Amino acid sequence: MARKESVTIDMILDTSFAMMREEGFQNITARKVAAKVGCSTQPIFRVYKNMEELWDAVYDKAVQYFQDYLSLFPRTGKRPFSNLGVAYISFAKEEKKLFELLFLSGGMGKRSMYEILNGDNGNVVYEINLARVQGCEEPEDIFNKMWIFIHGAACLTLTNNYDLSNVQTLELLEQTYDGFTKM
Amino acid sequence: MARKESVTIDMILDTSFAMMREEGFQNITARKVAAKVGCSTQPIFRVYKNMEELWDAVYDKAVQYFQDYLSLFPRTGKRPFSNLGVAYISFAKEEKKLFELLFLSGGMGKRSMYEILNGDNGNVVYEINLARVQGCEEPEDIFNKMWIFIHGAACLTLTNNYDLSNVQTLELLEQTYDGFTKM
DNA sequence: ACACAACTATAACACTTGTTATTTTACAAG
DNA sequence: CTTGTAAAATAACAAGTGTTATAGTTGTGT
Repeated sequence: MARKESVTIDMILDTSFAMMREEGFQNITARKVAAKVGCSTQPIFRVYKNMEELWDAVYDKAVQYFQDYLSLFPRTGKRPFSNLGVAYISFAKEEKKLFELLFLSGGMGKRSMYEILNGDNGNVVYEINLARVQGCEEPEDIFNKMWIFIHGAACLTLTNNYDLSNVQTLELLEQTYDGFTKM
Repeated sequence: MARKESVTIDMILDTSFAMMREEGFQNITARKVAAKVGCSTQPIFRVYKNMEELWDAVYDKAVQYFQDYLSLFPRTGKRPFSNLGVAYISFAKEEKKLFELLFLSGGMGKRSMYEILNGDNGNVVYEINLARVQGCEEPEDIFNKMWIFIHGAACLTLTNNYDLSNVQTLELLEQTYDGFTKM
């Protein structure tokens, strides 16, 4: 009874997300997305009410992508917070634009840093419990300090002021954890 | 022999810098600056070849502003790096847009983080020597770690994930320094 | 007083943005 | 095959950008 759709919502969202990873937020414009998808701007506004709705969808996809990244990241460290930290810093290094979107652009983020980080798996809660089990007396306090350090390393990677391998980072974080707990 | 200028370079630069502090980089457009100065866009292009030259001037002014901020900041701590750190974090809290410009937007910055930080006073060199004098064995290494922590706290303030007073920050940094040196 | 040159304002150009109106296209039911 | 309808393409609008061309204004040396 009608024409068959040739541009799906996935084509638009996936393309937008790919552009987000590579070129950052400011390049996700209606015409640029359309050009990359290979269509006019019209299908975008059929699927999304306006560009803001598309941006929100890209943001949500970025959150999911980050949480999957965390889940799949190899856990080689033994100390609390170290695996989470190495994964976070590695994410900042390999996905600079996504990191910026999720953890640095205060305006955009609908979800708090803690919410994104903790995720469905309760990553933060898990690590804090791990610390408590290992005899850490004030694990929340240690987490706060560790997170300042971890976030600092992640942010420094964005401006090329931190460049350690994951192995080196792990060692650094475990040293730092020991320093904080003996403090 | 000719008309007297009614719009000076200082009026343009000072207005642009004020807009940078309040509204951020993306709002320093020719027309917006002109409107705030109370003139047309023409005087801007008399004084600056193009907008990029104005942006560069604003950036340079921001560097100077930051270094003055550091110089004038009260030094109440005794440990190495703590005064520098408190001032840096305080700057991030009170001058979010400038902090972003100088230390977070990798693209724009012509000068490295170390260059800006060290400045004409040799702030970093001074602190490292202070640490050495106080018996710290590897002061450069401690500085690197401290700076990760300090930069982390500063970046967390931008997204409202860190909100301590300067006094509390000083205590935290001195604790952290002790932790790192005993590590 | 006049003329010249520097400064400023106005207007325009070319481009990009989000969004919408209009037209064309394609597909499936009758 | 015709027809209706949804999808897509084209084109346009309004707003905003840097930049420049043109015109007007103003102050000073002659």
